[in-house]
Amino acid sequence: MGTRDEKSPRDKGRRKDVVPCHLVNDQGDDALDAEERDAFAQRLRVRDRDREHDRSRRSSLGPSSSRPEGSGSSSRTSRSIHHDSHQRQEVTSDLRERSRQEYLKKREQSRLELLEAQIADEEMLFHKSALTDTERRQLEYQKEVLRIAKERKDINVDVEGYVMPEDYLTTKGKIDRKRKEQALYQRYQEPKGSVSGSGKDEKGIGGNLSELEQWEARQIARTKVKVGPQDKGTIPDADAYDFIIDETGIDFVLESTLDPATEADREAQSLLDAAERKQKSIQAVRESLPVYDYRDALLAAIEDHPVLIIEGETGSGKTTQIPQYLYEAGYSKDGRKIGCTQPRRVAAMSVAARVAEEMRVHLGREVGYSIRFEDKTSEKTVVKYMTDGMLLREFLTEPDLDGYSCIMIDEAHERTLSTDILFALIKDITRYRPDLRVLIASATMDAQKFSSYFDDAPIFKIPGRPFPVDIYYTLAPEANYLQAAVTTVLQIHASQPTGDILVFLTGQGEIEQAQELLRQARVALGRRIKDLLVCPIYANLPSDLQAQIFNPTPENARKVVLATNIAETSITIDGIVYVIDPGFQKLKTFDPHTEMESLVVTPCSRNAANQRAGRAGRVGPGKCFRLYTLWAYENELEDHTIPEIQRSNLCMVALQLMSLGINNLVEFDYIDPPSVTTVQKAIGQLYMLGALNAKGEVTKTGRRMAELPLDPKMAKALLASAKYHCSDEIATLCALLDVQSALYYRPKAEKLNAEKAHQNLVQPGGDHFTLLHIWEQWVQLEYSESWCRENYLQRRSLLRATDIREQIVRLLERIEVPLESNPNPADTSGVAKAMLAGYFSNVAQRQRGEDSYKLAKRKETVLVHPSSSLREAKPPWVMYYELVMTSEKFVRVVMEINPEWLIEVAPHEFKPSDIVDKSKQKMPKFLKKARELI
DNA sequence: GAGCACTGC
Repeated sequence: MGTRDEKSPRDKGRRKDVVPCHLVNDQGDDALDAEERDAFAQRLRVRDRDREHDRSRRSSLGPSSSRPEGSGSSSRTSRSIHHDSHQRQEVTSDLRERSRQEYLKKREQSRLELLEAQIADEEMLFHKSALTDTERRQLEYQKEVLRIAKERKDINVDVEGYVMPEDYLTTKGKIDRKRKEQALYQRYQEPKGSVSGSGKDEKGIGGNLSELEQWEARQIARTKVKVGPQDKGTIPDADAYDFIIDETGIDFVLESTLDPATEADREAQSLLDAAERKQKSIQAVRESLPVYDYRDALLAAIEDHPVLIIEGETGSGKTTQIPQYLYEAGYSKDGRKIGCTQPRRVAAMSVAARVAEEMRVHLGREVGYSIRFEDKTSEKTVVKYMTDGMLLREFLTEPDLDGYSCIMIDEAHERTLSTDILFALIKDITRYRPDLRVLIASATMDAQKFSSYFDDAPIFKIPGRPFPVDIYYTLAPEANYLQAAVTTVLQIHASQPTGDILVFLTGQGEIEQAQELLRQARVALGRRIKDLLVCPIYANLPSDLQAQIFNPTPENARKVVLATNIAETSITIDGIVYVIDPGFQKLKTFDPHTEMESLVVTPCSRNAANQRAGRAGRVGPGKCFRLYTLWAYENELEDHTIPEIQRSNLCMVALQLMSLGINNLVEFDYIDPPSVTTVQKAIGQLYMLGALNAKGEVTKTGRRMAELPLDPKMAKALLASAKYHCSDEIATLCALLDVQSALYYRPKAEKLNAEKAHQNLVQPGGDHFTLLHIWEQWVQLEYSESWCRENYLQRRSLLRATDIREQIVRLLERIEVPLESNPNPADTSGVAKAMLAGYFSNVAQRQRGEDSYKLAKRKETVLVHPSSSLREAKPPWVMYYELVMTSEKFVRVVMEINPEWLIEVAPHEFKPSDIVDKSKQKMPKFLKKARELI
């Protein structure tokens, strides 16, 4: 498993002096700890094996459950944990339990509908005659399960007879305030299916998907559609494609009504025909892709070279076709998989769906995908798409990737943090696994760099088929690019033929400004111009507003999409003919010296500029207007955006790598190495958190922390929560802090209302407790959409937090922490101490007579961010979640603490002399005098 | 009294 033993080939890099001497302190008996750590790893192995058995049993019975939170084993375990802490549970309100029940009820409903849809799907796509005996049996089984479940459920649907009205008294005779409030809040509840009238059946599957799932479904639909229309003009038998659409025409219905006796047969036959035609058209599309002509040459090259760089533009078909070629060539014969990584979840899902369709198999069987919160694979899976982060996680359990015969790293040019780490790990593996085939797929500009990194691996070029894009530059630099962009929009609108416009701006603020400018211009120009439909798109925009960019452009109007760089890679908008590129983007940077993150507007790279221009050539020839000069493009822009690994805090990555037995992180074989300071800071932090011992070895604590998909500070807080019996609250905080930045929604136009609503959510003690309060409301009001809207909270973020929380709660068992709620909710010090156990280095003390704070460990002055509820209260000591540099150095998400807790939770870092209340010390007279003079 | 681009586990 994760921890490699002394024989590991990577141990050659083991260094003794990774931890700076001044950090060395007594962390207990290292040998004993190492023993415990290995014992822990052993237990994980056993549990993983059990789970694997469990999974195989489940998947052989029925459809694999993508989110197993309600499945037998995990809920059983959490129940027993509840039982252990029975005493404490009694004291806490039963509310949490009730919400959980309600949640499970909802979940059950959605599972049922999913099963129903799956059955319908199966019957439609693979009509009975096309099924094998086993598959037929399975289908029957599923149907039976559905029938029984429905029957059972119907018993509860309409309760007849007398029902005791609920009161608000608890078992102890006190008024349950929360329950009462819940009754008051009833109006917030979503209209149920039955309210709308004709019953729950009409809802269909869409009705029960979460907003997040719907969004992902829409995204998938977009990506899938792309393949069709784009190729339509270029392939000879594009007509075959139209034929399917005609298939739903009225002829079919008429004919079948004429002869009702054979209706079923006819239907079966026509479905079969349709499937056949579809298969033929799929084949035609496959053969029309540029990569098809290179199939044999490509396979030969892969055979000959363990590492191959594949250079191909989008639309060449490399992502969908190459794994299929490998499968056809027998790379999965020995039971090993073909893996393909993607930087984004939506891409992994949609590509897998497409490939399953092309290979005519069920998604999740031979072809599957694996992303966070969702593993749609089975033992049968031989072609597996996944996110790059997921493969990185797999390394922890399978460090030699033994289950794979071939790995393709797709979109390598995007250089995500995970991709970069994967490069190094995979390069290492190829040394002792000569049978493993590695493919690095990238856009044109970067292939050479990858080749030299992988010991001059050959480059295989596949031409793309993008439409030509004419590029225009300004003659002189533009002083105000926002104004220039707006002017260009109007210019295009007035002078160019139809086609939508895409403008790249840096953020929400700019987009809102541009929206306003365009509105004003439209008013000023009046009827002289045709209508202009302005659509903003950025990640933090609520989903329903995001969806608007996909609405078709009305006649006599032109759509203008104002986008951040979300439109550069993540979202593809059809119909874009013109791109306006001011040449800027916001980029996150990390300063290892101050451990501060900041988001700065920087000129984008030539790479990014070309990517942006390419967005104009997806449906036909396009035009790109760059709001800078050709000279600037050639001389001022960087070649590439600085890779993420050089702009990130590497604390989490460092723990992951060290858990793999890679101890010398400074000399690790990065394709672009991060700064030595960043690596040292990361290691130093891990040491302070107790994840490493004085020898720089991973401790048992560290090994447990590495299992969590959390920042090490957060992971440590979660481990510490066991001591304070509040893992429940800390798990919630893990989830909410993760989405915290996209939680509050504040559009410019409704600024005051939004702020007022956010103010109403504030709780005493600090922002963390406000977050916990938001979570309670969210669960109590059953994930209400209207409640989110009224409180200007992003439902998408809360849904994501719900997923994260579920995952964390599941992992608690794995890291051997019992799930417990704070036994005394009135006393929040346990929650605070647990958080402090991870965030003790994020502590600041108020400076006497000032509004500002001084960091406890560094002589640095910071301010509490104005969005914090403690901005006014200004307590003497605070703990913060993050430190950001914007117009000032701000600490964000702040909690009031008692400095004495520091000595309790981090005695190795804080001594009593560190926490003396300086504001109560007398100021020497001469200093006082001096101050007055200034 | 500020202003959060985008991913991922």
